[in-house]
This record gives sequence, C-alpha cells and structure tokens, in this order.
Amino acid sequence: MNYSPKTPEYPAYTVVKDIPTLKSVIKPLFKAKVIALDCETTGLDPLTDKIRLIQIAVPNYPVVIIDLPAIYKHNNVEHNTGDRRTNISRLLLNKLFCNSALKIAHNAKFEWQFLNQAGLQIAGRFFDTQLAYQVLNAGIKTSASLENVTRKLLRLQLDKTLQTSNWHQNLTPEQLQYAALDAAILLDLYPILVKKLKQANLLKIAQLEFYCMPVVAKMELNGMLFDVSQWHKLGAKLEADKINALQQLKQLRLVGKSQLSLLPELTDTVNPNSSQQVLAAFQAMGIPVQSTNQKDLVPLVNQYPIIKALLDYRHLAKITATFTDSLPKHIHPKTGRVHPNYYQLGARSGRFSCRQPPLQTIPRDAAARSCFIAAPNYQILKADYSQIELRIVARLSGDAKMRKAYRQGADLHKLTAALVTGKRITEVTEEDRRLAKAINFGLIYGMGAAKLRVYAETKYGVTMTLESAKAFRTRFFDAYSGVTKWHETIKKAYLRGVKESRTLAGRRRRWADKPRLAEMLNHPVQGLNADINKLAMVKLVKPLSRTNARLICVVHDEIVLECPENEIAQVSRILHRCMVAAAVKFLNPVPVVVDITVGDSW
DNA sequence: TTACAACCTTTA
DNA sequence: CAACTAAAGGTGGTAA
Repeated sequence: MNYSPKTPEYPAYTVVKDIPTLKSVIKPLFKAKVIALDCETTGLDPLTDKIRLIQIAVPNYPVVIIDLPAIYKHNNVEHNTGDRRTNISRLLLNKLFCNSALKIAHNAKFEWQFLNQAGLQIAGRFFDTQLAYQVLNAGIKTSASLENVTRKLLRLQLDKTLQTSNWHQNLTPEQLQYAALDAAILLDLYPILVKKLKQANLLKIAQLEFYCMPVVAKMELNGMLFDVSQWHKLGAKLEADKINALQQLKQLRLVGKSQLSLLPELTDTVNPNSSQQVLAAFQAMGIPVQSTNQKDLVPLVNQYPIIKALLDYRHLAKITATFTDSLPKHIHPKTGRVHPNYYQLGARSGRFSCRQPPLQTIPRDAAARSCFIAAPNYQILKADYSQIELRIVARLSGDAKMRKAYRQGADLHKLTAALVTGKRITEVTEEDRRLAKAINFGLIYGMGAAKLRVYAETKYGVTMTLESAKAFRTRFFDAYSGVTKWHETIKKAYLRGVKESRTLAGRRRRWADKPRLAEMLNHPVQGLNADINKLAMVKLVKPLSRTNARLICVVHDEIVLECPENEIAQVSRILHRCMVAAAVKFLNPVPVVVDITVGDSW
C-alpha cells in the first residue's frame, strides 16, 4: 500500500490582465456550483502585503489566474491602501465571490483577509480543506499543509519551492503553472474530504468551523487597541520591582560569590534564571528539594526566605520577559493595534490557540489587562460563561446534586465545601470554598489525592495532609455519584482500548497511541466548551452586523467586543442572547449563566 | 553557530 | 494500580 507520491499534472490556465478578458473569462465561472480559490501574495501580512494573483478553479474549465495589480491599474484604483471605490473589476469579482457557489480554499482565512484588504468581498458558504483535514485528524500529529494533505489524500507530491519565489516581477510560466495547480488541486481534495467527513460523522463540526472562519478572519483584522505608554509605565515599575527582587536574592546569597567555596561550581555567579544552577545552589545550602518548580518550593516559603525571594524574582522575570518586553513588538505600525494569529483548531480539544502575541495568557492583573483599551467613543464588552466546564460535567454526568444546585442557582463550590467538610452550607468559610474550588476543578479530570494536596496549596493556598486529601476525594465521589458513574463509563471505554472521544456536538479527538484516562475525561468537557464558544461566535455574526460593534478577542469561554458607547445596551443584549443560546443547545436542562462587564479596557 | 528538548510560568 | 486537561513562550544548556 505504500506508493511513492507522483507528480501532479499541471492544469490549463488563462491569465487575466485586463478588463475585457476578465469580463469574458469570468462568465462561465458563474455557472459553477463549487469554486476553488487561492491567492499568491507578496507576503503573509494582509494589512501590509498585497495580492499578486487570484487563482480561480471550477470543474472542466481552465484555471483563471487574475493578475490583480494589473487589473487594478486598468481600473485606476489603489490596491490595499483603503481605496474602496467601486469599479467594474471589483463589482464583477464581488458578484462571483458572494454568489451561492461553495467556495473552497486551503486556510481560507488567509484568502478572506487578503481579499478583504484589497477591497473585495467574499461571502456565503465555505469549505476549508485545511480545517476539514484538521477536524478529521484532531489529536493526531500531522501537518495540515496543502503539500501534506495532497500527499496523504491524493498521493501526489506538490512542488512548493515556488511558494516563496519572487512574486513582484513578471511571472514565469513555472510560477503561473504552480499557482494554477494550487487552486485546481482543491477541486480534487474536496470530494475526498466530504466523503471522509460524512463517514466519520464530522460534517456538522466541520461546517461549524467553516462558519467560524470569517468571524476569526475579521477578528484578527480588528485586533485590539493597545495603550503603549501605559504599558511602558507598567513595564518600568515591574522592571524596578525585578531589580529589587534580584537585590533580595543577592542579600540572601544565591547570586554572587557563594560562601560555599568547597563546591567549585558554586563559586561562580549563580544565574537565577537557570533552574539547574538554582537547584544546585539550594541543595548546597542544605535545602531539601529535587526541583525548583513552584509546587516544590511553595511549601517551603515560610521556612526559607530565599525561596520566597526566588519566587518573587521568577514571577517578575517571567512577566517582564514574556509580556512587557515582547508585547509592544506586536503593535502593528499601520493600525496601532495588536493582531494576533488565532488557530481555530490549534488545540487537540478543538479549542483555539493564539500566538504572536499569546492573548490567551496575558496575566489577569488589572494592571496588565487595562492596557488593552477601547477606541475613543467605544467601550470594551467582556462576556464569559460562568463555570462552563462544571456545568458541562453536570450535563454529561447527569449528576443529581450538581444539577439541583445549578437549577437552584446555588454556589456549587460552597456545596462541594459543605459536602467534603461535613459542614452546613451556612457554616462554609472562605477557606473552605477555596478548598472546594481546587477539589471541583481537579477531581473532575481524575486528579489523585497526592496531586490534589499539592495543587490546593500552590494554586489556592489551602494546606492539607495526604490523608485529608484522600478523604476529600472519597467524599467528593460519594457525594457526586453521577460524576463517579460518568468517570466509570469513560474508564470502561478506556480499558476496552478505545482510541477516540466525542463531544456532545460530535467533535472527535483521536489518539495515535494509547490515550491517558485523564485525556479521555477531559475531551468531552473542554471540547464541548470549544463547540459552544464557536457556536456563539457564529450566532453573533448576523445581529452584530446590524451594529457597529466588533469582535476583538476570544479566550476559551470568554468573548470580547469593542462597542460604540451608544450601542452598549443593545449589543450587551445580543451578546448575552447568542452566548446563552449556544450553550443552552447542549447544556439544557442545566442552566447557563453569562456574565457581562463593560469598561474602558479589557 | 544553530537547533532542540527540558524546565518553568502564565492563561482558561 | 493510579493517573487533571489544553495551550505559548522565554531561558539556559547541550548536541550537531
């Protein structure tokens, strides 16, 4: 079965450089039910780079290669400079791109953004061959590049060496051939992917992703406005704090000449950023640690002042290096905003991942988040699902106590606190509730007693013995017997050797090797959270289009909009309605709560 | 010199 | 038998 991939045949093509040719060759394209699209561009940034070619492939017709700069020159419009005047070429192309045909592209977000910036619109039904491949292979390590997808599904080897060739000058026949093939090949990939999606019962999830694609494309172009002077102020303070923390460390003799001259490796300066050196120094000082990570050090902070100093320094070093120094590099010179890259299927669970900058890991302190601001006369609307993962667990397990608590609008953490401590709800203290939070979040994915003890201490500041951790664990599963049964069901599948998991919406995660039980417990929850948030984003499109609000950020269970001040009330209602509707579809009868806040910043 | 895995910390 | 998940990214250390 191991054929070596063949070289594909190059399709016929027509190059379009003027309006009369465009008018004549575009006509047959309107009859097509499917249109495959690809663009060659001068770079990867839709805000500054430009389209060089648009390739359009439909069945049984030469690939139409549109030399967009040449056409625009004919029409005397500026490309990608905000010049949005209508003209004959834009009218023709928009009519085609917004018709009822299915638009096929590989990483359609890229084409969408570049067309948008060129003053063109593309709308209607999409089929993204990259997203389709990723939906099929979620959890499996495999490249979703066009080259790899073509090799895997068609056993053809594309030659991508021309992808990064010079697309500025007059194009060679080889370049045009290459460009034509990239569009034409999509027509061959499409039916195979549809068949596979149907067979795997993944068509609906793929369509959710396709509907989501333009929303994400627009969100990235929108970006977030960033108050760089405020950020620098914050950065300066953190930098000063960091230097102070370093001084503390030095006074406690971690950094600088060590007094332990018997150990030659410690006579040199210890670099506090090196876990290796720090560990050696700690051990030489007689501190009993095997590692220098938080969970091992936190229990010792009171005993050893130097550990407190190190953790303080680490925190500030992390914040300054990862955020204060690097975030301003991502401010786009053209917009003054940060435009991260969202990957719709960047996480195995179906969640988004986000890079450059990683907006999903910005520290939660008000100081940091307040640097992400609304434009003048706008406000930031932030909406997040309340305890969505626990509600999903309540829905999936059908656990009676959990469902009753949510139905009554009770505080589930307090309930858990009462159940594991044996107190009445009214007697539960703040500390008890913190303990319960650690228990709820940890145990639903199968955390053991030993980890629970450590986790409760490092993340929630609650100390307990291993025995009490064991007892809490037992009491949790006794109290929530529905959760216990749900875990047992998944464990049975796990023991049978099942190597895939589905969310309620049908999203699949696969494992190439043996899954871990916790991964199988996690996917139905985290994956459904992703399904719900994506559905909410899709539901928002139409009602939001009637307002001037724009989507600027999503973080797993949170949606952030930038909204004109005079539309806050209206848009809040829309946001609330769409998010609740998306979640209710899957969580009913477990109630859904969406919290919305309004402010000048994130 | 560069490429990569290990370690650590940040988020939901 | 017990097992918390999903990411991005900076830094130091080492292998090529």
